[in-house]
Amino acid sequence: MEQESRLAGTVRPGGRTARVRSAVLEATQDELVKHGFHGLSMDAVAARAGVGKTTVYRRWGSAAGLVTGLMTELADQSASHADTGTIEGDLRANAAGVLAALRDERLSATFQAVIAAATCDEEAATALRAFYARRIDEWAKAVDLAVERGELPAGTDGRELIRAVSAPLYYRLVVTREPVDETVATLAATRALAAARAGAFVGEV
Amino acid sequence: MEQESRLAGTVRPGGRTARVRSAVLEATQDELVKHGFHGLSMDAVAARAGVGKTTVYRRWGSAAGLVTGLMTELADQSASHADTGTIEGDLRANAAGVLAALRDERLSATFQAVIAAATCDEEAATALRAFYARRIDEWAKAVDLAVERGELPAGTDGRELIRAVSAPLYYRLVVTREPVDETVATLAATRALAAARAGAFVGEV
DNA sequence: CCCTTAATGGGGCAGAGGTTCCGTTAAGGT
DNA sequence: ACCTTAACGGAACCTCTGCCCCATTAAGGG
Repeated sequence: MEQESRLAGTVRPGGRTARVRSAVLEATQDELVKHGFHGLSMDAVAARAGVGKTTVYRRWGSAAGLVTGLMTELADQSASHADTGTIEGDLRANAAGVLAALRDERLSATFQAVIAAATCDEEAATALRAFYARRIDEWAKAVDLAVERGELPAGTDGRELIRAVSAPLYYRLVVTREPVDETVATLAATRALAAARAGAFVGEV
Repeated sequence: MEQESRLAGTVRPGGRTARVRSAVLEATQDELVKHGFHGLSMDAVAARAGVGKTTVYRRWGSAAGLVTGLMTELADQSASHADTGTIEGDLRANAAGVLAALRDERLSATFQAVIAAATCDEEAATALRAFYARRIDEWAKAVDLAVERGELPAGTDGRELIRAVSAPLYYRLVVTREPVDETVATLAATRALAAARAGAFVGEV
C-alpha cells in the first residue's frame, strides 16, 4: 500500500545531503576528465568525494545516473541568449559560448560522457535532449528578434539556425576529433549567417 | 633479443583466422546494436561469435580494440565521391550517403560506439580521425571539380564544405538525439551550398 | 533543546567480466 | 603427405563492481 520511499535526498535536501550531492557531482567530473565515461566507477567517485559508495549507489544508481545528474544540473544553469544588437554579434556570441564550454575540460568531459551514456541509457538520452532543446529554444529568440528588425528574411527558422552554428563545433569535437578553436567558432557563425541571409533557413519542414 | 611476437592473426591470416575475424566483428556489431558500447563485453561477443573468449582478448585486447577494429574495416571500404555533374547533386548525394549510414542500425551503432570509445581510448580516437579525414578528403574532390567548372567561387575550401554537410546530421544523431531524416539531409546540403555560393567557404584560416 | 527518522557509511557477500595457463587444432611451407 | 608452430579454446583464477544489512549521524519540526 505504502508507496515506495521516493528518491533519497528529496525530503531533507539541506545541509549534509546538499554537501554530499555537490561533492559527488564534483568528483564525477574529475573522474570523467581523467578516465572518460567508460572508466567511470561508482567506487572511485565515492572515494574521491569522501562519501560512502552505498550513498552514491542509492542516490544515483549507476554511472549513467551520475552523468545524467550532471547534465540536469547544467540544464538548470543555462544562460539566456545574447542581445548585442545585431544577429551577427549574437551568433558569434553563441559560437563563442559553445567554444568556451567545449574548451573547459570539465564541461567538455561532461558533455562527452553524457553523449556516450546516451547511446545505451534512455534517461541520459532524455537529459541530453532536454538540455539542448532548452538551449536552442532560448537562443532562437535572438533570431526571431533579428527577423523582426529586418536583418533576416521573414520565416527564418531560428532553431535550425542556432543548430547550424553549434553543429560544426560538436562535429569536430566528438566525431572527427579535430581541434576546435576561435577560428572554427567564428567561421561556424559566419557560414550559418550567410546561408540564413540567402534564405536557406526559410521554409521549414 | 627476439622481438615480441607480433599481433596474432598476421602470420597465418587465411582460413580459420579470417573466419574468426569476421565472426567476431559481426558479433560485435550485433552486441553494439543491443547494448551500446558501454554494455559491450568480450565475453558476450565471444559467445555470440562462437569463439573462445581467450581469442577475442588476445586479438583485440579490449572493448575499445573491438570497435577500433570495426572502424578500421569501415575505413577500408569507404566509397569514392559522387560525380553527378552539379555540385548540388554531389552534396545531396553526400548527405544521402551519410543519412543512409546513420539510419542503418548496425552502422549507426558502430559509429556511436567508436565515438564513445574515443573519449577514453587513444587508438579509437585515431581510428575515428583517420576514417573521417579519408572520407572528407575524398569528397572534397567533388568540390574542387565544381570550382573548376565555375559553379563555386575560386578558393572555396572543399574539406570545410564537406564537413558542413555532415555536421548537422551527426549533431542531431549524437548530440541532441533528434531524429535524422531525408528532410534534414537535404536541408544540410542546401544550406551548406547556399553559404558556399555566398563565398563563406573562401579564405581558409 | 529534544525527538523522530531521513540519510549516510562501513563491512561484507555474490556474481560478472577480464586475465592467464596449457593442451588441441589446423595454416602454410617443404 | 608431413612437420612446425601460429592460432584457437576450455577452464580455472582473480579482481572489482554492484548491491544489501544494519549501526550511526544529523536534518528539520515541535
